[in-house]
Amino acid sequence: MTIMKTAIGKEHSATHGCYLRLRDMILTGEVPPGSKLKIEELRNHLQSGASPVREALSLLTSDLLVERLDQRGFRAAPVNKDNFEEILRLRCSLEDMALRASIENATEDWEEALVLSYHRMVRTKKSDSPDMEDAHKAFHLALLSNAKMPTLLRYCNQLYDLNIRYRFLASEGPGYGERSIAAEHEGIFNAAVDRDANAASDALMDHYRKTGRYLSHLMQN
Amino acid sequence: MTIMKTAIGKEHSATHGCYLRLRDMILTGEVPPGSKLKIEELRNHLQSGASPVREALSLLTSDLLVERLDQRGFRAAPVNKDNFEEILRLRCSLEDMALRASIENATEDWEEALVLSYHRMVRTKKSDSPDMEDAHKAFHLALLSNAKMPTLLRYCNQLYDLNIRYRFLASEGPGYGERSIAAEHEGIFNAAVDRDANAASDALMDHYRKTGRYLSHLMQN
DNA sequence: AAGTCAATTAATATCGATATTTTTGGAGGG
DNA sequence: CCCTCCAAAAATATCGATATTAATTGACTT
Repeated sequence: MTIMKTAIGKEHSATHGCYLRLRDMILTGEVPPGSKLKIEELRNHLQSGASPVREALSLLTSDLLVERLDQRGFRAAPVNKDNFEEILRLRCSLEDMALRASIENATEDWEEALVLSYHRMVRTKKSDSPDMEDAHKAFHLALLSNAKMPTLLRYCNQLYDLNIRYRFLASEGPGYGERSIAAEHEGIFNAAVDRDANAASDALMDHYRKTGRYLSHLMQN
Repeated sequence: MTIMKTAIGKEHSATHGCYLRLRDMILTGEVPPGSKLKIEELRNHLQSGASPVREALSLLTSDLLVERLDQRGFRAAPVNKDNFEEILRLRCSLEDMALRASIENATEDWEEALVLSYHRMVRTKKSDSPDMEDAHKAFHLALLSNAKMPTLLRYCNQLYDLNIRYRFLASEGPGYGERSIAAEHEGIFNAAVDRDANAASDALMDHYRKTGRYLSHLMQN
């Protein structure tokens, strides 16, 4: 199972292929949190040598999706409610900063890219396909992309992925829960296009906190 | 040249040894920003195989100290004023959050650890040794360590290191410039021990911004 | 003289094999 | 019956060698 269409296919290096594939396996829960990631098994499963697998795992360590245990190999990062709530909190704080910076630098090019990404998300929403994950992520990142703060965007990206993982784990699939998020997205979108930073930020924070409460509710601990 | 005492010596895996050594080389500027990191050279210089070197470089990629170029190997991350200013801004924002959370959770244990780290820093300040770098970093992290937000602390750690690098590059050495930072540190320390979050945060932000202005001034672009 | 293409050189990415280390399982002693 | 310690098994970490890919050089054409 792959959650994103772009994640598989025509990448050049074996390392990068392993990276994408492994990332996908961890985000979707195909590899359970905390479970050991044995090189030999992965080598087999990914049809690749040990070096690319190890390198991919090293890269995933920086994404906080894999942990390295001294001389005892790798394992999928564990999950817990505290971690989830920290991620939610960080997302709110960092994306608030990024969104405000993005709107501050608003240009027509950015606005048009935003319109496009919003349109694509709305169009693919009906289908629970990997496309939807791609489109949803693209929209959220388009909102922030104009901040001209590459490091901040990198963090937002990472946190977004960490959050996806909880969404998958909590719902046993790519669903977003019962409530309609379409209206929330529309609110964020309109405020951003209007270049109303306060309204956009409020809408975005509200969106995250609602999703957060919903997922938090589904977690035992 | 090694900037931190703890950074070299008795680590088990070759990978970790390479990681620490390479990190040190990049932070101190022994390896210039943007320069190519050739496996064969490093393999020689670090007395190690290619695998540990590659893995260490992969890990440093996550620390934003190394960049991976598609099929063209690795290079030390480039530097520029924009990046420096982004890091400064992120540090202010993230450390403000961490410091307030840390003070909010204040306990006697934390307070005592803070007192100790402050004392050690003051004691070693006179010497421009690697010990000073260690002690300075330990103090700053002790301030934040009680936040109970591991991911946030990780980011603060990363940003701290990225900032060290600019300090080294700008001053051609580990110096902190002319102005006395002792008073600033004392102010931060006292406010934190008094559990006055606003005063502590103000003092810390002021400290960073002053250091930032000083370094920014030394940079051409 | 400048640009382009091809052959050479150099460097990366990857594989297969090996040495080290950790984990496991069981025998012997308390 | 449980705990400890040692041997066997498994897994990791690392090395050396090779195939693949990018960079370079120099001759050739325009």
